[in-house]
Amino acid sequence: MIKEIINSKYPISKNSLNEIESLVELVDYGKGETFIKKNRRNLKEYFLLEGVCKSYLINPEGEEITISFFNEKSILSPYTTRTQDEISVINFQALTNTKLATIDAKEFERLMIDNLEIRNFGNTVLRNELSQKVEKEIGLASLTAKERLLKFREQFPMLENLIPHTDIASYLGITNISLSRLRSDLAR
Amino acid sequence: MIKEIINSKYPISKNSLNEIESLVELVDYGKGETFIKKNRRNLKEYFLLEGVCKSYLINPEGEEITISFFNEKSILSPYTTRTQDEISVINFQALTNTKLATIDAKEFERLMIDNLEIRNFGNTVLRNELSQKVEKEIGLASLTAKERLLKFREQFPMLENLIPHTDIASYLGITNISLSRLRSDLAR
DNA sequence: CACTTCCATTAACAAATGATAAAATCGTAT
DNA sequence: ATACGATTTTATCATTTGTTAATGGAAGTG
Repeated sequence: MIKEIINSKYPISKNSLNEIESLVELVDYGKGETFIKKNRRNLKEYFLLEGVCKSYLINPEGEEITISFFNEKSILSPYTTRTQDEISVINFQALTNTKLATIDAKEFERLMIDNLEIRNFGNTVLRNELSQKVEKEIGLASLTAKERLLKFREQFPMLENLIPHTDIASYLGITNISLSRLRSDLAR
Repeated sequence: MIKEIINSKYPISKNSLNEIESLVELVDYGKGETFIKKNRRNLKEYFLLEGVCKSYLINPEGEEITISFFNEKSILSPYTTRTQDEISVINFQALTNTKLATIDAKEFERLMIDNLEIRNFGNTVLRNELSQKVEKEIGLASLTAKERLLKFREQFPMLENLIPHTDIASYLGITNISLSRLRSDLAR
């Protein structure tokens, strides 16, 4: 399962794969559980085996802002990009019941240093993280809300019927009322 | 000069600094020059010593979308985050005459592998890149255009009188006409 | 079953932003 | 100084999005 996820990003040899798999631990989280908390210590990398997650922040008005969604069989944002001095700078929540594989981030860093394949894999994940952000940024800056919704549907086909629309609305940068309007608009 | 820039992000020892400085080459680019071109080979890391730059992309409508601005004495987006298979995925342009220090990206990667301080420095730059994107994303998703303009002014105090407003407007996700309205609004 | 709570939808109005066109301003070259 | 071209501002109208409030439905609870 992890093999499948890794190979979908950057294929690596059987050996390298074994190095990673020897470090893996499995964890389950229930629907609604926030398993990476902002301002709390966290030292893990995550593979999302089953279920759906989001990352989010609280804005100055106290509202939850969805930053990203994560589909089944994907990799959550790399440790380096969401952690400062071993303290998380963002929240991750299970939107459904989930199964995750975790690796100690320091041990994975060591693997990246020692093993070129794993390093390339890690850097690919990193770059993908960035380019997704750039793409979302471009969307927010230059698409209408309707276009952003259509793009969201392509990227996360099942989510609209699975999770609260409030989460989707804040991801799209609109109110949930606007989202509802767009939905009925697109339905006819 | 490079010392100053590095230490402002993540202070490192004299030794590590020398390792970096031994690899540096200086380059100048004139106002308007696009010195990293999308779909072109690029293998460098960049320190911006003097002048101002932007990164940008062309959207499907053929319009330039400004992704980020870079102030004097800062570090441009790390190689890994803007490059795939040694080919750039984004453009960088000098908005004024600029002086840059460059390092071969592969050699810098080697330094990161061999030297813990430099690795920490590199990862800090990477994380900063990400968190700036997240912050901008939140801004686009949950602030009004007027609030985004005010934030832009805090972050880039001189830019509004220095570069074409079209560049700023696309960065803020509005038309240049809206930008003009907001300017006159805020002026009274 | 009645009741609550949470979400999603709808309506009506206000505010913000976009599109188009026309005027004003600025910098630069002649 | 003048003229040109590019940029910025202003004006007008259309569209999109936000705000507030009311309504309806689904799921869970006593």
